[in-house]
Amino acid sequence: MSQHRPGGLSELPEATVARLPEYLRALHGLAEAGHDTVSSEGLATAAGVNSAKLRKDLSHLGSYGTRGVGYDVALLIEQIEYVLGLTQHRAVALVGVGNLGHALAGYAGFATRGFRIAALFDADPAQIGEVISGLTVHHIRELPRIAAEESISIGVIATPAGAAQAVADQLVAVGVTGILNFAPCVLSVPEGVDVRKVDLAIELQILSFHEHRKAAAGSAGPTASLTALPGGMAGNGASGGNQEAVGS
Amino acid sequence: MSQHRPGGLSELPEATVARLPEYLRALHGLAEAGHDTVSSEGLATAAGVNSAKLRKDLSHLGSYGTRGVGYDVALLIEQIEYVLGLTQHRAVALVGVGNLGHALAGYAGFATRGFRIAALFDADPAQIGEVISGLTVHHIRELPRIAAEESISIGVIATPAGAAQAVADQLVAVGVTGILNFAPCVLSVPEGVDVRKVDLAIELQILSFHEHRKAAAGSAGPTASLTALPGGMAGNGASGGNQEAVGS
DNA sequence: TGTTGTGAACGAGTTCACAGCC
DNA sequence: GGCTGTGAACTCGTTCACAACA
Repeated sequence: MSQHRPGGLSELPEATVARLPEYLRALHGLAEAGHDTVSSEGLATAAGVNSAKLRKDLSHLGSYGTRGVGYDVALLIEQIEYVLGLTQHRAVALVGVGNLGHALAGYAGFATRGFRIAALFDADPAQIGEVISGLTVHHIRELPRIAAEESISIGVIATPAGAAQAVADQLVAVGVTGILNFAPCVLSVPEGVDVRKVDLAIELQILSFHEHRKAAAGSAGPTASLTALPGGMAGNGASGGNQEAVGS
Repeated sequence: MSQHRPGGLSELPEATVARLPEYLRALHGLAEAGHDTVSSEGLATAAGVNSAKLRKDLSHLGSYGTRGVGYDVALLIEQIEYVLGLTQHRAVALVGVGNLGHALAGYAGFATRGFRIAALFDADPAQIGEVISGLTVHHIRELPRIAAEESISIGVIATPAGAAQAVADQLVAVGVTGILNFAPCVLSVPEGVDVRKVDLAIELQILSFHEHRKAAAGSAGPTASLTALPGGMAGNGASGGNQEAVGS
């Protein structure tokens, strides 16, 4: 009962949305391994979360599990892909073909997980015309024309920080409403445009903090919390199947 | 009063820790621009958060602000770098020099923000001996020797997913207690080891969900929430200074 | 019996609003 | 007057524990 209406996309908690892709990856692994059905416990383990959280997450989709049995793997894949909007392979524009841009352009994982890199852009004349993974690098001034032709809805910024805001402005101007930003800076965008940020150095700095904390625990701080490192985010569970490669 | 003891590293909320690097980046920008002091409002804007959150975050460090004036930029940089453990430049091992690994090896941002890539590893014989950004690629079997020599405490995994768990096991075996994982899979590690994960496809899938949601809003779902896209994470604030480049 | 779906308790994180201080 | 530091209210997310059900 209370069949959660599968139209209420706006009601999905953000934290749940962030985990759905992980469930999807785990489900694909299970499907390849020949499982038709999986319990919340099994899927949770494969995805690296606990089963209560997984069940609550799935219940938000109006879930399709069977008590006493589990979830139908194929059906759940279909459901999650629908919710994430992956049924239409979205066209992505990648701006900045430096070191990181090259790697992203060649990353097979995008194609296999619902995306198509539709065009590459840069501002450096030396790069224009170069072909990377079958795609030609265009000058950023061609963005309006190509964005329209290819129906670009998502942009990836892999430029130096100094150029990122200008690029974001141009992306927004051609109608892009989702941006993945690899440049280490804050972007200012109009309401209605989503920005997600990935900063490699920040991730390392967070790890560094935990290293520092662990080291400090040895030197007996005044607070006697000498227990074995509370709150460690040690993942558990079987490491899932072999998804596609990250590197070469 | 109640001078929060700056030894209580364990008491910092995780969410605060995750934002400190962003504050640090903003502070460096302000310092370069010649500011000696900054208000919570100013720093918050530069870092893309609101000022109440910033003040609460800083208060956890036992903060060094002056009422009516603001924060001393240089002092705050020093404090945050200390807390994050960046005063000692940590040695990082990078495993997997494929597409992404190459980009990471050449990423100047690591060096400028407190880290030193001390060694590169791969399992592919074709890659061994190659020199990337001044570093030679070693066979993964040399990890124990080099990890000891270089005092490696953090490992970065940029291998295909199928190899990631084995690499993680080897890193843990040589005493690494912090891992940044770019492979799209769940890692299983012992307690006391921190794993952070960056999955590029997942970020795009989250953006895709929001695109889908925005598009669905047009087709008038039964729930009459036709307001202008609630919960968009539009960043605001000046885009900070030019930090180092991400790309080439 | 085994497993899902979910109300209820709990905890973490954010925002508010203002006292305290320069 | 202006700005920080913080208790208190509130929101969001997680975990528990169990009723509903195949």
